[in-house]
Formats: sequence, C-alpha cells, structure tokens
Amino acid sequence: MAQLRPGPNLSRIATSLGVSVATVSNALSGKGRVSEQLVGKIREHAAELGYVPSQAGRALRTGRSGVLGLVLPDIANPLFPKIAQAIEFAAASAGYGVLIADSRGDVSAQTEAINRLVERGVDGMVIVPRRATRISAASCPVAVIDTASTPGNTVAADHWQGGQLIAAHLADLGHKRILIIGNNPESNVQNDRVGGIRSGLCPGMSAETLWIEKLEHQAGSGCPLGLARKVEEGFSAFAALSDLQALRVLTELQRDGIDVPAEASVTGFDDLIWSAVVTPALTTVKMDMDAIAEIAVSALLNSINTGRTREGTLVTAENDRVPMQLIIRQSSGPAKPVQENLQMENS
Amino acid sequence: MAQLRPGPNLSRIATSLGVSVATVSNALSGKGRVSEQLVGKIREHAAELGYVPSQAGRALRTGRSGVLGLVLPDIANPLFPKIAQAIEFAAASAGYGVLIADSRGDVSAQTEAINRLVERGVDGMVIVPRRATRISAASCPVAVIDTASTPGNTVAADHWQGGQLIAAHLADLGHKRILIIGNNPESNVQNDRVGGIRSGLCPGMSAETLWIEKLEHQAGSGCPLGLARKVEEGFSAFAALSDLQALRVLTELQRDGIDVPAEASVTGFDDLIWSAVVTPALTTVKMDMDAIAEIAVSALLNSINTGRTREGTLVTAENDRVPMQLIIRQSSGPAKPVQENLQMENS
DNA sequence: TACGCCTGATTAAACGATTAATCAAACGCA
DNA sequence: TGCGTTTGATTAATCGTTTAATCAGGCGTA
Repeated sequence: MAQLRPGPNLSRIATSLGVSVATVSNALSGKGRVSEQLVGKIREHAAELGYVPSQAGRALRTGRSGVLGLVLPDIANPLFPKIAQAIEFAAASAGYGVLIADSRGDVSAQTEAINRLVERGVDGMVIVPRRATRISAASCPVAVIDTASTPGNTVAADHWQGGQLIAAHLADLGHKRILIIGNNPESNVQNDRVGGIRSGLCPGMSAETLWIEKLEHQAGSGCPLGLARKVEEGFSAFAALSDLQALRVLTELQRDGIDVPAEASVTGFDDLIWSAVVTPALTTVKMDMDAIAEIAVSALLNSINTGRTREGTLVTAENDRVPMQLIIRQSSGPAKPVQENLQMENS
Repeated sequence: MAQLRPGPNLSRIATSLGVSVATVSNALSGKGRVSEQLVGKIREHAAELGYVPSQAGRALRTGRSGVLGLVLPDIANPLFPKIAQAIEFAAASAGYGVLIADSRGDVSAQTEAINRLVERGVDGMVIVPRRATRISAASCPVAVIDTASTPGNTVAADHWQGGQLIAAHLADLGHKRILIIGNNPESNVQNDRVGGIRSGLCPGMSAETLWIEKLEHQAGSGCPLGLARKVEEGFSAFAALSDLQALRVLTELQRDGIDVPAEASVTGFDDLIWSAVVTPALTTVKMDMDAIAEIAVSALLNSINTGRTREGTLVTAENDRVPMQLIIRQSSGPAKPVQENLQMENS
C-alpha cells in the first residue's frame, strides 16, 4: 500500500549533492543563508530531477494549504464559467489552487459546502451567495462577491452604475417608457440594477417593473410574458436585468412579429456567452470579472498573510465596486416617434 | 507566524481522554483493535470537540490528497456549470474534493494546467479535452470525457445515438431536407453527432452540413448564416449541433420573419440553461451528466485504489457511452406539406 | 593573540495523521 | 500450574517540508 512518491524529495536531492535537506530547502526558497554557487547548483539539480515540492508536507508544516475555496450556491448559474475562470486565474497567478463547492441550490447545503471546504483545509474562500443568504462564519477568511448593498460584501460589479448606463443609453435613443424585467425582487443584485436604471432616467421617462417569478407563480413556468401588449401600451424599451431574461424577452417579441430594434429595444446584463451570437445581437452591460476576481483574491490573500486567519472574518477591499461597461449591439435602437406611441396608448 | 490550528488534533483528544493517539486514530477510523466502549467514548468526545482531521497530515502519511482535478480547457464553455456540478457532486459523495483548472482556451496552457494540478498532488483527474487534443500523460490516473470515437476516452454521452434521436424525431415530423449546423468539423463530439443524425435518416430524407467557423472565416464573426434562403431552397429542419448554435439559428430565422416551428423546425443539443426559456422553447437532446460524472469518478477512484497510480494511465470504464435523452419542446413541429417544398425548390 | 562577528552550512524539532511492531493482561485448555 | 492465544492498548517510525537553534571557520580589529 505504501506507494512511494514518484518524484524526488528534498532529501533525495540533498544526499545526491552531499548537502543537508535544510540547505536544499533554503536554496530553493531563497530564505536562509546559502552561497550563490550552491544555490545555483541545487536549483539546477532540482530542476533536472524534476522536483516538485509536496504540498502535503509543506501544508502540514506551515499550516497553509495553498488552496482557496469557491462556493457557488446558485444552481447552474450561467455566470459560473466566467466567475470560476476569473477566480481560478487570479488564484493561480498567486500560486493558489481553487477547490469548488456547489450546493446545487439547496439552501442548507450552502453551509454544508462551506464545511466541506473548511475540512479540506482551504486558507480562505470566495463565496457568491445565494440571494439574501447570510454567510455563517467559517473558520477562515471569506470574501463575498454579491453587490455593494449586501452587508459584508467584499467586492462586486457596480450594478447600480450598470443600471445607470442602461438608462442613459435608452435615454439617448429617445425611449420614454421602459419596462424593466427581472426575475425576483429578493435579489440584491437585481434590486441594485433596478435602482440604477430608475435613478438614471431623464425627465419625461418612466419605468415599470415586471417580475417573472411572480408572474410564473400564477401562470406557470415558461409562460408568455405578454410583451406584445406592453408594446401596444407604449413601452418601447425592455430592460432585462440579466441576459437570460433578455433572451426570453427577445425571442418572445420576435415570435410575436415585433421587430427588434425597429419597434422595440431590448437590453440585458452580464454579456453571457450567447449574447453576441443571437440575432439581433444583444446590447448589454458587462462586468469586469477579472478585476473583481483579482480584488477578491488579493483581499483574501492579504487577510491570510497578515495572520488574522483565526476568526471567520469577512474580508474587505478598498475598492469594493467595479464599474460595468456598456456594450452596444443591435438589439437596441432609436425609439419610434413619440406620437405613434401615444396613439397606440390611447387606442 | 506559527499560528496554531484552531481545531483539536488527535493528540489533544488522546491526552484529554488519557489514551494514546494511535488508539484515537484507530477508534475514529475503525481500523485497529479498540474496545466497543472506548470507541464510543472517543467518537463522542471527538464530536463534541468538533474534531476535523487534518487533510495535510493524512495526505502526507498516506500519500493521497483526497482531491481530484478537473481540467476544462474550452474557454467559457456553457456546459461548464453542468459538468462541474456533476463532477463535484460525484466526487463529494465519495469524499473527494475537486480542484479546477481552466486553461483559458490556450492550447499549451492545457498541459500547464495539468501540471498545476499534479503539483497540488491530486490523486487523479477528469479532463474534458479541447478538440482533438492529445492528453500528455500526467503522473496520475486520468479520466477523459469527450466522445466514444476519441481514442482513450473514458466515458461520454453517446453523441452518435443522440444524433439518431434527432433524426428519428425529425423523420416522425415528416421532414425531408435537413440542414445540420455545426461549429467546427475538427470536433469529435460534433462529428459523432453529425454521423448519428445521418445514420438515422429514413429513406427519402437528405441532409447537408453547414460549418459556422468556415463561414465566419470568410464573412466575419457573427455574420448571418443565410438561413432564410435555405428555407426557400426547401430545408424545413435545422439541426444544430449545440444549443448555442440552435439559438443563433432560431433568432436569425425569427428575425427574418420565418415562423418556428410552423415554417421551419429547429433542434439543438445539450439542453443548456436557456433552452427552456426562449420562445419557442428549444427541442434538444440532453446528456445525462450525473451518470457520466459518476462513471468517470468511480473509474478514477477504482484506478486510484487498486494502486496502479504510478503511471499516468488513462482509465477505462465498462460503460463508456451514456444514452442521451430527447426533449421535445416547441421549436420542432410537423414539416410543411411536401409539394410546397418541392415547389419552392424548383422555383 | 584573542575576542567578536559575519558567513555558510548543519542539526533537530516540529506539523498531524497512519500503521507496523510491540507489549501487557486475560483467558482457554491441557 | 503453565503455555499459547486472543484482546486491547501503546510505542515508535514515517511521510516531506520548514525553521529556529547551533556550529565551524574565516576575517577584521582591539
């Protein structure tokens, strides 16, 4: 059972060169006092032997695993690829690994997932919380990526400002009546986006909000949103709070023979993978995931290295909101002349 | 710097109960010879102290980290959430953690990502290879999830059979001329799907294939696919090789005023997150990711436990192809009467 | 010459778990 | 009573790395 490790270890290098393990360790880490030439010789020899340090040995000695946990409780969240990719990149750049834990949407499973990570000895973790979940303190530093209005949030896209970008864009195009389409008013992210849009409206503009989950609760999952009638009522722009919903809006409008963007504009959020390939390509607002991940990870590492790792602390970052970027594509265009809308409205 | 671990360790439990560490270890693992009552007492005491074993210590001694690696080289693959979720679930059920490594699409970065995982001491890894990549042998067991026609593949959805499901469905609906729409003919997965569709055609049916990347190479990224003309030419069904492409097809058809499914049917593959919410909801073929992950992980664990972990072996599974499942939604419907198609074709 | 100091290396003690080897006591049986 | 066996526990070695403590020279200076 006792399979020997394939690769060489410090002691093998040491005996092979006739020096002590400590010297090899010092030479490789550059920490102790080793002569220039010996350092060179050791490094060279280690390289040609293909030495890779044992994380287990190191972890045991230093009490640090070199691994961060990533908790993504929202089942099959389409943002997952981007988040995971960005976090993994930021972590890998800092020499850390990323252990994932998905709780499959189950609420209680979030704590369970967190515990699994703790048991595996992660040095810290990044949590993208399920809507309005309170993070039960884990025994390691925790960075939360949600939105600025979430208490304890570490860093996130500036969803509010993103909403304002949408509002300004629609104002530029001359839209007056806007229908905001979201999934669930419990979500801090969606609420901030709504707030941003509303706060960015120019005089003469108005907005209403349609919550899909509420509608589906009555009419059943996947029900039509009745957007054609909204167009008749005078709404010329549909601002979805996520590209997923924007896609639903876009296809429903098209299905009902409404031309986008000639008769109605559609915008989304997040710039998900498909947003560029649909016809018309979706105007959307994108978050700078790389920047967010970078900030979250470095805040985490900072907390880890300053040694306040004992308590389950929610770490904070100086720059806690990262600006979003408007991406204008073909799904948004000038509003139809005002008279026509009013006429429709009156009919 | 020497922060003591917060939780208790074996020795603390041992001294606290006045027994030896070995006894505690044996009692908790149920391996050595410990009396019933002492086992009970130790377990109880360990539980109330909130003991969690140190993975580092265990890993160092046993030479096993209890962690599997997951390599997903295809940048921002929309299947990622499902795969990661399924693998993580299967691994967690077996008491393993999952370390992710994304190579951001870079070709050489795949080996680099694999090396990172090896350095972290994973016991094995699951690789979803970038198209037609050969896996450079890593120093641990490797399970490959691609498609049955890939040499060395461990387990995958039966893409060929999935194609046949699509063909049979379209045949049932009376479609005669089918346009298969894929991204890239280099992909083993896509090729198997095409093969399946073609092999499942009934007499009197024909199919052509359109590769998007080839088209975009000439006409630019995001160019129209010219599907309206294909409808005029008599194609009544568009079988995309992935939902992502199906979405592109669907929206382009709708944009051009072609009613789906009345005038043309659209089908996809993979049942991605948005497939159910677009209008009309997408008929697609779904892979049983949970089953695939379960098979991949258990093959991996099997190889790990039988001790042939020395070599970088591609593990094999008995059941290497998992059937796909047809999900019929609203984007596919009966073909228009044959005469009309012929008429169009002749014009 | 002798003392102190710097340099460059070694020694040895951890970290926390697993496990083979050992040992003491109790028990069965002749 | 004496011997072998079983039971229940302990001892001690080990995994690979880090790091504080120690040590042997060499060199400058008093």
